[in-house]
Amino acid sequence: MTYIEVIVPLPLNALFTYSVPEPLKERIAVGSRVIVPFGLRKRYTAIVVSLTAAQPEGFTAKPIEAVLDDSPVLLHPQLKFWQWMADYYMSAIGDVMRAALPAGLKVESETFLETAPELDFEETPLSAEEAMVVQVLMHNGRMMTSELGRKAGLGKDAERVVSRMIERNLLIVSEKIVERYRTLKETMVALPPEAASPGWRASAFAAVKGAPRQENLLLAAMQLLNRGQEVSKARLMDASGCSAAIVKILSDKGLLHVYKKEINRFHAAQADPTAPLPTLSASQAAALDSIEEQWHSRQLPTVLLRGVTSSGKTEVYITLIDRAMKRGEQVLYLVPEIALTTQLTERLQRVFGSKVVVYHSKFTDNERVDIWRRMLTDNTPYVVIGARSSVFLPFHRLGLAIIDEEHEQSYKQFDPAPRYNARDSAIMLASLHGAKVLLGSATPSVETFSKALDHKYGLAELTERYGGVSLPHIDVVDMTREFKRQGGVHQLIADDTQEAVSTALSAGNQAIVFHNRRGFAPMARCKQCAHVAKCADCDVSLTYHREENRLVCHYCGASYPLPTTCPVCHEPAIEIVGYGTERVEERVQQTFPASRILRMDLDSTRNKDGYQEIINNFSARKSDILVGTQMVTKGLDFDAVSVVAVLSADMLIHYPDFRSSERAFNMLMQVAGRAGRRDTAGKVIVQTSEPKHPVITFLTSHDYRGFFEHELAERRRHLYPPFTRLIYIYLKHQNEETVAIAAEKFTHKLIELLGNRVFGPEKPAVGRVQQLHIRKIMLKIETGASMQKVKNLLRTLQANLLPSFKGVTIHYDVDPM
DNA sequence: AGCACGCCGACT
DNA sequence: GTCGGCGTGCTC
Repeated sequence: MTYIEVIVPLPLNALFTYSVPEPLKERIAVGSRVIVPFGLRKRYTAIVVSLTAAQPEGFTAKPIEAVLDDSPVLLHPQLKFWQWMADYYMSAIGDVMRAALPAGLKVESETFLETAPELDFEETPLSAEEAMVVQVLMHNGRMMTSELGRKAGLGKDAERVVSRMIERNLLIVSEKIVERYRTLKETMVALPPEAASPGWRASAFAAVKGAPRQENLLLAAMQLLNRGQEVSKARLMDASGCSAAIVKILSDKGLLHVYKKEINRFHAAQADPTAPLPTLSASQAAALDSIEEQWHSRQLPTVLLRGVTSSGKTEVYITLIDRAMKRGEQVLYLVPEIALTTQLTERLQRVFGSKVVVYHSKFTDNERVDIWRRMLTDNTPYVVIGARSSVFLPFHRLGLAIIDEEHEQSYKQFDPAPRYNARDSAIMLASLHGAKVLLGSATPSVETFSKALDHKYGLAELTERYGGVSLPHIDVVDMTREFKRQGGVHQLIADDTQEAVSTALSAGNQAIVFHNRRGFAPMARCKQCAHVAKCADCDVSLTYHREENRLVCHYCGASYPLPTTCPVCHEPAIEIVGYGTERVEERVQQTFPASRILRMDLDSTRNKDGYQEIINNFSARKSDILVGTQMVTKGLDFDAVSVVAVLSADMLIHYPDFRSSERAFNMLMQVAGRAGRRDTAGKVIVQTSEPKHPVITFLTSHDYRGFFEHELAERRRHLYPPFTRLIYIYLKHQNEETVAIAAEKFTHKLIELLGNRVFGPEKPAVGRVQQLHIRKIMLKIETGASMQKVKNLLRTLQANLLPSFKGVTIHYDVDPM
């Protein structure tokens, strides 16, 4: 008998053993998908991890039900990569599987109800509700409980009524495997086979005589199609300017052959490359040589390219991608945000044509499956440009991984598990493939840059802006002084800022106003009793969104109507406090009444093309001022922007987190980089009440190195990365006291084992999310100590201690950001 | 994560 | 007395 160990897509940290019925045996391999029964009724798609002949002890293995593929859906070394990730980030291997495989590759069973077939319902006494259920089921066939409940008008009693009926054998439960993936069919048009015969054309035109639209369509079809060729109906309609009705007429007349064809959703850019490889400047060429020399001669597989904003890192990337592909290798090009991909994708497609594959979370699941499948079968060189999750794609032979903006926080997944960092994971993936890694950033993370200085990573630098554009001038407005000067009145937009924007606008340029908080106002407060509106499920104050006129929780997304009177003191004294982008937009409009304003934040870019639309409109200069959150800082090039205003740097600096300085500095450097492109040196205005803060002083002198040294000293003093590695331990429970006691106990035990490496427990800034109270314990493990030992210790402790705190859940955040 | 089993309070 | 609430433990 053959047995297999499989991964099940559940948050379970174990493999499960199944037996393989003889006929299925030969189709099984490591990395195949199989359908397994799990528990009393569920079935899941599982991934085969190993095959063995040894019968398991202690339980009887169930047989698998089906093998889904003739060849594995995972390629070496993906399973190893999954296992590394589960181990390193202390998450269940099942969670890794869930994150890695597109949903369309994970079939799952759903529970259906039907009436018992042998039963004569005329003879069976039924309550009114039961009779309704039977009638609905007889009429519509089998369905899920929820649907049945709805159709039978049972409301929340559905579960109860149904389970009674199941017990009495009136209903039977069946499981149906649900395949999520749907192939896409496209309507195609070709000329009919008889079009080959002489004289067909003439007779065809005769058949449409007197019908100009039909004639147009026929003509277009003939121009587009030679014999045996096909074109999509959409494209034909587009080319001819005819509607579907005309296509139908010609099809009915037998002049066009119209049919459906299954297509892979993966739309490779059809076009061949139109642009040559970039010509490198002297400094770019030098950086490129240096990178390759460090990879090959100095045996440093990971190299950091530090290049100031607009120093032309992309040209270096493109050249390296080209070289890798010419060696027959595949390339992974990671970018932090989908938002960044459009401009970049177009640029890469101009050089590499259809050899560019794009993958990110805004794709539908079917599209992702198509890409996955194509990658399984295609082992030719191509470059995948994608966000975080593209580290999971099945590469045949990865030769190069480029991680652009490597310092970006969005590479780290926070929720749900696995809480992985795509940058570090890509480095591991590359090493499993024996591939090279290039990290790129204008402001490398402190961890990465210190590794480069320690010669763990290679280092190459681009210190001049491409084409000699000078760095923007950065002005600081001291808001404390302004406050006094204005006689104790807080201004959102200081006079200097206003003037700079005015100057830019009257010179025909554009301006960006950066404010890192969305919504209209971050707080709704009672003037009378100072009561602040909070989320019912989370420990945060609610943000007022004026467009919907509602209060919204930015943690769980819940929304509430704006109360007219205070719920505590019942006075009609609710006021809206503070500024979000919506309110900033309003204020900017008041300040510059003649200007056209666009706003870009999570709310204004929610629909599919929202983001692109705003970018397009702003670059086409259909608007003068762009107000936005950090979204506006990401790698966008606007030629006419001469001023960038940061309304509150304080908000960035005072985030309660050891990384706040670094984050603030990076973000401000990036915003500053938006100002002044080709011919003009731009201007940046930073409003802050702490002009002497190191983040601000190093920013004004564009001094990354200085900031790095300063920050590194801070990190050394407070034992933060890169001098330690962090693990956050989160405990959660509905009851605050329970979680507090559990956290105390955990911390106590940890201190016994790890001494002064343990900090906490503390109630996090947001102490309750979605009805669960949270406690956080921090571990600082000195660099060089065995993380493996610490993790094993944590696992043992969890196994020994957690069962005594019923209902308390625990999760870990390794290398938090 | 489901899902079934099992042990205590509000009703016929 | 029963129903059904949710806490507890298992899934090859």
